[in-house]
Amino acid sequence: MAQKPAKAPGVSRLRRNGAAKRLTRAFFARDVLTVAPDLIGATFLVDGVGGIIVEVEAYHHTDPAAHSFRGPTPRNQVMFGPPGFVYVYRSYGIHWCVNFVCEPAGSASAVLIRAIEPTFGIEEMKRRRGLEDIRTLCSGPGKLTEAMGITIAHNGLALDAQPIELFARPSDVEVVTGVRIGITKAVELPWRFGLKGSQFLSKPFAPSSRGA
DNA sequence: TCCCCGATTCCCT
DNA sequence: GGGAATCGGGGAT
Repeated sequence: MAQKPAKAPGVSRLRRNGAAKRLTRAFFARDVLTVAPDLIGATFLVDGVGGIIVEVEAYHHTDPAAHSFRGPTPRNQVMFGPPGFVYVYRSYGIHWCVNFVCEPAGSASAVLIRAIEPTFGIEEMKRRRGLEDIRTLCSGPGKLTEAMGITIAHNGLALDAQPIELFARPSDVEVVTGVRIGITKAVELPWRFGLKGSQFLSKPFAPSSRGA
C-alpha cells in the first residue's frame, strides 16, 4: 500500500510531446467570452486525472447571475484576482464547482467547467463516483469535481502549476452555443459553450432555431 | 441574528 | 417530471 498507483497510460506522452501545448496563465489573460469557447477541446487534469473539456459557461461581474455581481466577498475573492487561477465554491451545500479566472483582471470574470470527457485516470474517477457509466462520470459541474477530487482545498491554485495541468486542443473543434443552465437571472445570455456532438455533455444543446 | 435560496444531483413516482 | 438533501453566503430585520 506504500506503492503509488501507476500513472494513467498516455499522460507522460502528453506531458512530453510538443504536440500537446500547455496552457499558461497568458491563455487566461484574455476576455472571458474569448477564453470560454477556446477551452472546448482542451485537456484538464488534476494529479494526472481528468479529460477533455466539452462544456463550459462564462460569468462576469456585470452579469446578475455571477457570484461576483455584488462585489468581492471572502467566498469570491479569487474571482477578483489575476487571471489563470482556480475558483472553487460549494453548490447547494453538497457539491463543489470549479472555475477558471479570466480577464479583464479584477473584473471577476470566470469560466465554469461544466463537463469533461473522461480520458485519464478513468478507473480512479469511477471509484470516486461509485459509478461505472463513463458517459455520466463527469457530465455536470458537481460530477466532474467529485470524479477529479477537486474541493475547496484547490481554491486559489494556479492553473499552470502542479497539481493542475492544462493542454491546448490539438486541432480546431466545432463549438456550439446556448443559454446557461440552472440560473434564474440573465437567463437569455448565450454564454454556454459545448463541443458539437459530444456524448459527455450535462445536457444537450437545443437546436439553434428553437428554445430558451 | 434570522431567513431564504442557490452556477446540482439523485431518487422516487 | 417532481422533490429532497444540505449548508454557507448574503440580504433583510
